[in-house]
Order: sequence, then structure tokens, then C-alpha cells
Amino acid sequence: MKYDSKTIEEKWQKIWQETGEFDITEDTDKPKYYALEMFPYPSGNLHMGHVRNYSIGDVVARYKKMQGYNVLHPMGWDSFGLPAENAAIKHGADPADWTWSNIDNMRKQLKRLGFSYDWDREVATAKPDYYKFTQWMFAQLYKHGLAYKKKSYVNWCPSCATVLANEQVVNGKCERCKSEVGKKDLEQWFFKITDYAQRLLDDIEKLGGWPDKVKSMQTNWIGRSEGAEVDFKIDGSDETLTVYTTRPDTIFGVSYMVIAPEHPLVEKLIAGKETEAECRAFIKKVQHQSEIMRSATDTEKEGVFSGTYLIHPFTGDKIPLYLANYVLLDYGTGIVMGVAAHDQRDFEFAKKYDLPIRIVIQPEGQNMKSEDMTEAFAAEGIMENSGEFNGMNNKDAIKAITKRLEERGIGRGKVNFRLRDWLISRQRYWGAPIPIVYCDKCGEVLVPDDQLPVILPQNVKFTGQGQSPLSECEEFVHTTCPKCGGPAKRETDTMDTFVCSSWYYLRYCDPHNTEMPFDKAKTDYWMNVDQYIGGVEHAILHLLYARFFTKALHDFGYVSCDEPFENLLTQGMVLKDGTKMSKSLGNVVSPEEIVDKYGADTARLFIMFAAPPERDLDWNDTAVEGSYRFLNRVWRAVEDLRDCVTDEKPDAESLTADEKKLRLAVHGAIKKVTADCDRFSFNTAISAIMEMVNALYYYKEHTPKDGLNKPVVSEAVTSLIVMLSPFVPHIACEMWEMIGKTSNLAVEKWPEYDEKALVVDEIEIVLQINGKIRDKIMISPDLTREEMTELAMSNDRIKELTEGKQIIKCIAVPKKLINVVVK
RNA sequence: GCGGGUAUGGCGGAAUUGGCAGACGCGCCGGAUUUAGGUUCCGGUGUCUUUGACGUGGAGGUUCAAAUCCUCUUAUCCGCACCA
Repeated sequence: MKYDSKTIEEKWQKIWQETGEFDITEDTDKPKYYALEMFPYPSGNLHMGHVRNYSIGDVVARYKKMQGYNVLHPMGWDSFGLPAENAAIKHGADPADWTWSNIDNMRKQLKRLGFSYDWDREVATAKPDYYKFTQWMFAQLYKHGLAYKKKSYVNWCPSCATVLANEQVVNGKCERCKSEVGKKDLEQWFFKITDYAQRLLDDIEKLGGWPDKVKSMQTNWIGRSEGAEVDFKIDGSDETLTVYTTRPDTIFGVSYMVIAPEHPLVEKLIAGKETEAECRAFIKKVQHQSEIMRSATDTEKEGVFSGTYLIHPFTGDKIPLYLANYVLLDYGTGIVMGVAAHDQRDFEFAKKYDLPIRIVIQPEGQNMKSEDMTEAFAAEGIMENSGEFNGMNNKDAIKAITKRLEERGIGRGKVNFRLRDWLISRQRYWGAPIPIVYCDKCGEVLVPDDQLPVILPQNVKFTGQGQSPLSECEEFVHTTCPKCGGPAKRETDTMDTFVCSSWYYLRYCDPHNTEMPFDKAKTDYWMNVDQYIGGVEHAILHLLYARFFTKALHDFGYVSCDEPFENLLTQGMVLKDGTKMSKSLGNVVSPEEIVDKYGADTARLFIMFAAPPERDLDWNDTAVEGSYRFLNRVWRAVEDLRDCVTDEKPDAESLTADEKKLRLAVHGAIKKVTADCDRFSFNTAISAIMEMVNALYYYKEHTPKDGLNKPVVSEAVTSLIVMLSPFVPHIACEMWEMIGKTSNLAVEKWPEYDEKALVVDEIEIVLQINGKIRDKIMISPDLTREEMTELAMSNDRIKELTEGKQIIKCIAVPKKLINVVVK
């Protein structure tokens, strides 16, 4: 007989729903705990990655609840985004209908897995009551000068027909559709995340509960570098060009300069020069080079002389200015010094175009010659050919030269970041409209808070071509100016969906508030998120944006915290046969099927048991059977022993050896499961429960039915059910009922172990000679080192093996081993 | 190139602080139950030339003792990448 997972799971899910079991409010009598999993995009169906993410979160939430915490555990939908719109283009479905029906389906699937969400707090970012406040967030940033529009050379995905943030371009391709990303000069909305670059970087230190991997990814992404800006006079003009360099110490080694071909000043620099035609041809060529080609390290460096010379600020030499494909427009000033001897890229470029290689730093005690060099020398050394700075260590020269530049007013120390401002406008329909209107009289006008939300219109046309559907929706575009009441046009760009997901964790604290995105008192109670759980793919984008939002809202006075996520767990992927599950490979295991066949509890148990949460998990059908078998084994034991359940406590004084052994197993398990759950080592927590079940079977099989010690068995059975309940809540509740309990298992107190039950008369310790095991003996655990040593010396085996040898020393580790060192 | 991981039986994994390597599970082998298969219960299962030796990707080192610490190295995965 197998236990009936289907009936049991439906029964308890219904009860939880009807009793509002997991609905929660602020309660200052209890410590709070905010358990959060990254909310899903409603693609249509739950996949195993979701099941894993939410199973981990549910165990955490349920475990904390049983430990007496007031647990906030919400769920919602990151429901704006391109797939809805693509479905509209492809199948003619309305993006809203498509989204809501997907949500309905996935909500059902989540409920079938028995997660302990407070469904009353469910949010969907595509609903007006939510995006009203996404627009409010935009307004706040706008009012504080952190949202601005500028013409910029931006990433453009031709297939998605929209711009993309820097973070959404992966290897020169669109993160979503993988098509090659181009560049366009467009007027776009940005959030000034760069204002927070230093703080976002500094505060990474505060993120003690985050994985190092994520912290280092963010550090690299922010990419702080220290250097200097230097002004170079243009020969024959009063104007200057400014470069950024991290190596001002190499300034005397400059043999040429380079400017990005797309640089706005290029036009002026090449106009009327002998080389103009050549330059124009080069610019055209570079424009046709794809972003991937341009950014690949192994792409050959190419350039052309601009016809312009710059004047070296120290030597007064005339230095040729080149246009070259290896200089990035949007980092630093878009102009760099070419120091062939001390930078590998410059070295290659100089070799190709036969430009001078000037050594200005020598490795200590050496005398390199430029004609012998096969690669640039980028390490530390002693300055030479650098005028007054000769003989200095180059590290010191960086400071000295920067200082001199500052004194002369032709340069300055400068910190640069790799992080760019966050491009948030999208030329798409299914997103939160940007609350801006354009009035002929008043210009760009922010929609006032009391006129939010700017409602996304329905019944727009989806052609998949040309402009955004919104810009062709006349009744949306034409409006009145909030300032002067005259005719005005709406901004037709919508916001990047990452804006919506940058503040949802705050909305969960107060999801029904119609006046404000949240009440400060409520976020003060619930924030920070104590445990955030999700995929590592969000290590940069979402997690950086959310940190930025929290800091900005903190500065505006809306929240007290300035980091949102106290602890972060990045769960591993769910694989099949060592590779990612994917439709094209046909190796997708559907959660629905598994729940149908074995039940939600088995699916959850397998996922938690098969691997530690942060590691990748290979789906294994026979191992799933093993988890199912274990639950049946537990079920049979509880069924068998249900009559033993009593309120009577075991009498520790009068137990048989077998009874003591069972108690030891039970309390040992309580100790280990608790410690393991505290450190999120759920796989070993489950294995500890399995060992306890094995001990229970041993006792059961070795004791006549009428000889069972009821209080001892009762203690074992109740602890077993309680400890299983965060992992497999349905079967646990059913067994709880089966043994006659009427209390609510979800808030049952987590068991505590009895130190006395763990005390044993004898333990096995190891006898070693020179670190090799030679015997094992049973001793009292209380023996001192001296007593242990004495025992070892009188041991026959040790005596035999050490005969005729010189005993140098004897190391005794209480409760572990004795090691005799001989020569 | 820079940054961060990972490497342990046939497989997933365990060993929290340096102290019995391989817990727990899968698989496999055997016993009991059964007409048989399946189920269930019990037992076994790192390798080998088995009174012992070897064994945590490889090579050194520190230590009475190393999967764990140090140095070097190989493989592999992930992130960033012409960032001046």
C-alpha cells in the first residue's frame, strides 16, 4: 500500500487556503523574519528551477515560523515584459489576457506544491495598482535629478525593436532574443545610477550574508579605477583634448594619441585635413563593424592618422592623433594616450603603424631596449626619460605627476567607473508608461502624483514593425498638459521591467496601500529581507538595481534601510543528464507530471535532498523514487506506531539499552537537523532524519509489539513528524492528524534536544601509531588525556606493535583518538 | 587577460573547528517474505596482490595527524573583458 499523496495534498491545501494559515500581519511581540524568493515571470508554466527556488524558500519560511518568528513569505508576478507582446504579435492574443491567464495557471501550479505564501499579499507588476507606484518611483527619481533624458549612442536590438541597457547586452547580443545588438543615436531616459557607484561599491562590504561570487561580480561590474585626466593642447589652436589614464606615470612615453572614431569632436578634427578622405572611409568601416567584432580582444587594432597634432604638456613635442577602433567612446573621455612601451594594446598598434616605442619605466636593475621588446612592459619599475621624475619608483611617480598636472592646471586626479547610467526607456507596449508629457509651451512635464497611474491603453495594434504600438495609439498620445492645460503629447516609451522588480520587496510589506507604494512603519517592521533566494543570473542586473533603489528611497526618506537583502542564497540550476533542461533538447521534466505521479511532497523532498541548495542538481528519476520510498517508509512506521502516541514523557532513569539507543538517535537527530537547517544544509538535515527513521525501524523490529516503550516511541514519532513538516508539509500534517493531534502543525514548536539523552557510557575511539589506525577501543567519554594515554599504553595491540621501538610521545584527543608516535 | 567557483566510490553527495574518508540516498549483490515478479524487512557494497597496503584531480610542503592549511600545477564551469 502506498500513501495517497493526491488526496492528502488536496485536503491540506484546501485547509490552508480556507483558514488563511499563512496570512500574516505585523506583530511586535515576535521577532520578524522576511523570507523572499525572486518572483517569477509568468511565462505560462512552472519549471523545475522554480520548484527548486520555491521549495528552498518554503523550507526556510516554515522552519522559521516553527521557531517562533513572525514570517513574511509573499509571492507575486514580474508580469510586464516582451514575451507577452511577442505572443500578441505572433498569435494575436492581448498581452494582458495572455499574462493573466498564465498567472492563473502558474498560481494553481504553485498552490499544488503547497508553498506557505500569504496569498493576500500577491502582487503583479502589470496591474495599475502596482505600476502606479512604479511611475511614482520614476517621479521621485525625476524630482531628485536622478531620472533624465539624453541623446545617446545606445544599444539597439533590431529584433526586439527596442533599446537595451548595457547590462542586457551579453557578448554583443540581446540577452532575450540573442540577436546581434547594434548602436543607435537616440534620445532616451536614464536613471543616474552612477551617482551611487561609489556607495554601491563601498557597501558591498556590508553584505556579509552574500556569496563572494556575487559580490565580486558586482565589484567588477561597477569597475572603479583611479587615474588622472590630462589636457593636451591641439596644435595650432587654443582648444584642448582631455584624456583619461590610470597610468599618468607613463606620460613621457606617449608617442601618439587615439580618439574613438564615433567621438563628436572627430568631425571638427579631420575637416579640411589632407587625410580627411581616408579618415571618413575609416569611420564608415568601423561603423559597419559589428559590436561583437569591435569588442573582441583578438580583433586587430586598426587606425588612421587624423591630420591633427597635440602638444605634449611636459615636453612640448608634437604628437600625432589617430582614430582607432580599439578606443571606447563611452569610457573615460573617449580619448587615450598611446604609450607603446607600457601598454600591450598600444604596443600592438605602434608596431603595426611603425610608431615610436619610448621606454620610460625600467624593471629594477635592468636596461631594456625598445628594439628588443616583444611585448609591453606593464609592471612596476624605475622612471627614466621622464625629466624631473627620473629615478622615482613609478608608483610614486603616479602621485607626483598627478600633483604637478594639478599645479599647472592641466590635469587632475580622477576616479572612473565602468558602470554606466541605467537606460530605462523601451520602445515597447507591455510595460509601465513613463509618466511624462511634452507640451509645446511648458516642455517636458512630469505627470503629478495625483494623476497616476498613467494607464496603459488596451486595444492597441501589434504589427511587430516600426514604432512602438503606444506611439500609434492616438487617444493615448494626445493629452493635456498638467501645468497649463493646453494640448500635449505623452511619452510613449515604457520602462524596463527591471524597474518594476527593483522595489517589489517593499510593496509586499504593504500591498494594498492605495495612497503610497508602502507605509514607512510597515517597511520599518519587515525590512530587511532576511533571506533572499534566487538564481545567480540576477547577480548583476536585478540585485544591483534593487540596491540602487533602496539607497535612493533611503535618501529620499521613504525607507530606513539602505541595503535591501541581508542574506542572499543563489541556488544552482536543475539539470538533466548534466545539461540544462530545455525544450530543444527534449529533456524537460515537468513539475506537473512529478506531482501527479508521486505528489508534491516527494518532488520537494527529492529536490532538497539530492544536492546542497547552491550547487547544480542533476534530476534523477530513480532517486526520485527513493524519496517517494522514504516517505512511504515513514508513513508505514507512523501507522504502525500510532497507538504508542501519548503525552507521557520518557522516564530517562528506567530505560533499556535499546530504548536508550532510540532516544539517543532521536535527540541526536534533533540536534543535527536544527543545526543543519540553520546553515541551510538541507540535504544533510534530511539524511539525519533518515538515520533517525532507520533507528526507529531497528527498535520496532527488535522489540515485541507489547514491549514497546510508549513514551519513547511517542517522542520519536512526534519529533519525526515535526521535523519533516517544513520539507513535506502535506504528509506531515496528515500523519499529525493520524496520531491524534489536533494542534496546528505549522506553528508547532520546533523540538529541542535533551543534552542528557545524548550522554553515553562508552564511545569508540581510535588507537593510532604514527597516524595509522591500529585498533579501536570502547572507553568512557569522560576520560582525561592522561587516563587515555595510560589505556593506550596497556593495549595489547599497541604493546605488540611498539615492541622494541622508542616511544617519542603520545597524543590523546578526548572523545576522538590516541596517537602513539614511535621511532 | 582579470575575477570567482568546482574536482571525493559505479552515481548524487557527507566529513561544521586539521583528528576513524565515503554519513544518507541511488545503483548493484545477497538473505527473508512471495507460486513468480513487484513491494516490504534485514544484511553487504572504495581499490588491491587482504595479519596488510593504497586511496579525496596531480606534484611538493607544514604537522603526531591533511579532503581540510601553504606553494606550484592540471582539468573544468561561471562572470567580466580593447575599461586606457
